[in-house]
Amino acid sequence: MSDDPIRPSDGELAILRVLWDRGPSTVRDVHAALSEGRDIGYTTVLKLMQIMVDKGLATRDESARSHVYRAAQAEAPTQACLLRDLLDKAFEGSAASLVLRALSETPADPAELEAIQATLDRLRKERR
Amino acid sequence: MSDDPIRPSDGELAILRVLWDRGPSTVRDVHAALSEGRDIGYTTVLKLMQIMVDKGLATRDESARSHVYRAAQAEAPTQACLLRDLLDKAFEGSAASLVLRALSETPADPAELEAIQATLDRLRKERR
DNA sequence: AAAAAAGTACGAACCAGTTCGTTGACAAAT
DNA sequence: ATTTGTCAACGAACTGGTTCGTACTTTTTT
Repeated sequence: MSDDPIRPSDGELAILRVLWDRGPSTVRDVHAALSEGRDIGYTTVLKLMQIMVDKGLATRDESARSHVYRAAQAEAPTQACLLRDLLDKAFEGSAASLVLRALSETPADPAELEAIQATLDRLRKERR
Repeated sequence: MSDDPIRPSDGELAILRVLWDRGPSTVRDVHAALSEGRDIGYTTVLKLMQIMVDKGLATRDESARSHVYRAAQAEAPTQACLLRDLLDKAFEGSAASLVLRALSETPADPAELEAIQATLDRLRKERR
């Protein structure tokens, strides 16, 4: 039952981002979105999306001629999965040191700091 | 002059971790360390470390018969580099959302939370 | 009806990273 | 002196991911 999220490759992640953003989309849609940022062929995107269905990263509705693809897993658990991977590979599994690194290496915006503070407070409460 | 850290691959990162941990080491040392965790051939490690020298991820002292390798970049900037990469690929560049995800998805230990709180306070002060 | 456009499927090439066997140099042990 | 062990170097195979050309099918346009 425990359906662990599958870790997407870079290309797959780029496509997932579009699907999360736009919702169910055709290859054409996704290709258009990705083309904004870089040169990429239509069939490249198509192939990638087909592979994603095979892997279980996406599902598709084939009832229309233009198949409609959906992300098979939500953004949050996917991010968590990628984060855990980096955690294990580069931070000896310590989330705190990852967070510290992230905080001290990136310019922080006050509103964001507040959001983090709120989460921190919440976690402290839950601890008791 | 700004010598941006090079992003290591997974295998390279595993080796860097050993070098950061143990300090300057021979291939034999690194191989021994990695063998603790998983099966890996000696020449595999050797080859990887040679490649790392080519790429500038490591340096080596060839004066002795057993060459001695050193990490060419420190741990912190390398972590920052990997973090930035993930940030761009999976969090639309928002460090805050990465931090939030990391905090809410991993069991937090009170001491770690305090460390994070301290950094947060420091950042807030610097803001002014 | 024919031509053009839009779509899927699929194989092939290619790239980076990983893995390891083999070779040859040198050193240590017998 | 010979054998045995340790080391670096290198090439080759393999893997996962990416990219795209080509072929084929179904619509849409003319």
